[in-house]
Amino acid sequence: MSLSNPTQLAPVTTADKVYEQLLQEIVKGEIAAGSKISEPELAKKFQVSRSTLREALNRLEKCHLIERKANVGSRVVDCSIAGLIELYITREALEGMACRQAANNMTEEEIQSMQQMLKDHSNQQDLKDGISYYQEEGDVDFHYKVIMGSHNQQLINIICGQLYHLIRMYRIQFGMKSSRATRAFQEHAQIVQAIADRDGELAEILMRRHIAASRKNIEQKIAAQS
Amino acid sequence: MSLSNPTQLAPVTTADKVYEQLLQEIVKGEIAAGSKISEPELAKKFQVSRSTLREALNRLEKCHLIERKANVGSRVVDCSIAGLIELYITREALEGMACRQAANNMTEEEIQSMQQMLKDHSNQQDLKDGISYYQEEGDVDFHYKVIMGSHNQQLINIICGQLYHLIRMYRIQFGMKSSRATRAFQEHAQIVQAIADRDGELAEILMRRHIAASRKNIEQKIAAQS
DNA sequence: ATTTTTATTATTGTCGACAATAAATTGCCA
DNA sequence: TGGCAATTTATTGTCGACAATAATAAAAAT
Repeated sequence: MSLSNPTQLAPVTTADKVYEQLLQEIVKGEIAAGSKISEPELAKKFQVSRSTLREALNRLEKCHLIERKANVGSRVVDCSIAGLIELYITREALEGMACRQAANNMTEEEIQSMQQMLKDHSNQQDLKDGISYYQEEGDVDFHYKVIMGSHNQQLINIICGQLYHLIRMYRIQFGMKSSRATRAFQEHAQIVQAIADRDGELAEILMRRHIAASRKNIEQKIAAQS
Repeated sequence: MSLSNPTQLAPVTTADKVYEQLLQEIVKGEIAAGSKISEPELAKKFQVSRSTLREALNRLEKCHLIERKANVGSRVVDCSIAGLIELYITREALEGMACRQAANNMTEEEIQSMQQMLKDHSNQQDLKDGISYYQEEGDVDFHYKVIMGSHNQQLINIICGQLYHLIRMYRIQFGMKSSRATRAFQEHAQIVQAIADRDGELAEILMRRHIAASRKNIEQKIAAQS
């Protein structure tokens, strides 16, 4: 069960495989952000017809990783600071609401599972490599569980289906490793508590603050670089 | 400049035209919600190849109007009450944030234009047919201006590019004509005021209440029907 | 009669080729 | 020599046909 595949569908068709491969390469920057895409070239590279490549490109366009202009071609989206801020603002709105819904709709079992996960992370946090683990997968897992906990298919589709690919792309290409792991962990704990208390209003506020803090952290780090 | 085309791109390719045609037919229910889509049949109907039809289907999938399963086919999404509620909750989150951003980012010219529009609507509201006009286009125009006023491309894409097609579909197929036009108009006026005051926090709260009220109105109306 | 298996049909996925549009190059003229 | 126009080149959009998969119908067996 992965973020890129909330419905848990294994890639079955060849266009699926090409799509997943391209997804990784774009997210990791192996295909440069902002670069033009040559259909014949990529088709040859993957040993597939242009039709199936275009099928894959359509799915990439669906999650806003490439942009197409009629009779001109496709480009990989470019990573701008303004775009990153916009993304986090959108995320704040959507995940905030997802968190509120999670407080209303999660089952007791789901809540317990989330509490258990947090406990596991808390143990790993002492370890040096554990911290890096927490920053990467752990953070993603937590947010993922909250989103799924909303039981709102609309929110789930938008966040997991398109937003998170872009977020991963920015994370990797801007080399963002939050540097506030301990603080973030505490915030996660507060959020879980609010959800367990079925306090949707508070849960939303805390999640929004959590994401806004992350955004501000990035903003000032970037401001310092320039 | 239409909601379905926030980038103001005229349909140029034939797949574009097929897409727009299919979009209308699905939204209006001429192609029944939940029904299976036959690619050969539709291709013959539009006098195009299956390839270009599939291209059009891909765009419909992009705005979540149809769902595809590999090696099985496409279905039009079905309109459930639960789905409608989920949609309004998502809208509350996104348009709420858009409204906050609009208060921060709209130019003075944009704000004046919006105030002028509201004034025009207020005059038309006295007329009998004006009321119906306001309920339809007027409401859409107002929300549209707010969304564009956010100057957040991410929000704009999600709301205008996918959410609003679904909303229109539900509006038409469930026969929703809000029956609270006067009240809604007052709420619009309050929101514009908050934006003009550059009070993002208030603007978001008011927009969220506005949409939540609309949702609750629908919920109780549906509850009364059953 | 019911269920399982097999064969048939229909639908979707993939391919290579052609047509239409945009970009690049070349040639022409002021 | 610089800028504009025509031609060439390359890329995208569209098409029809074939292959692979799933749904359906028919046949056989229990």
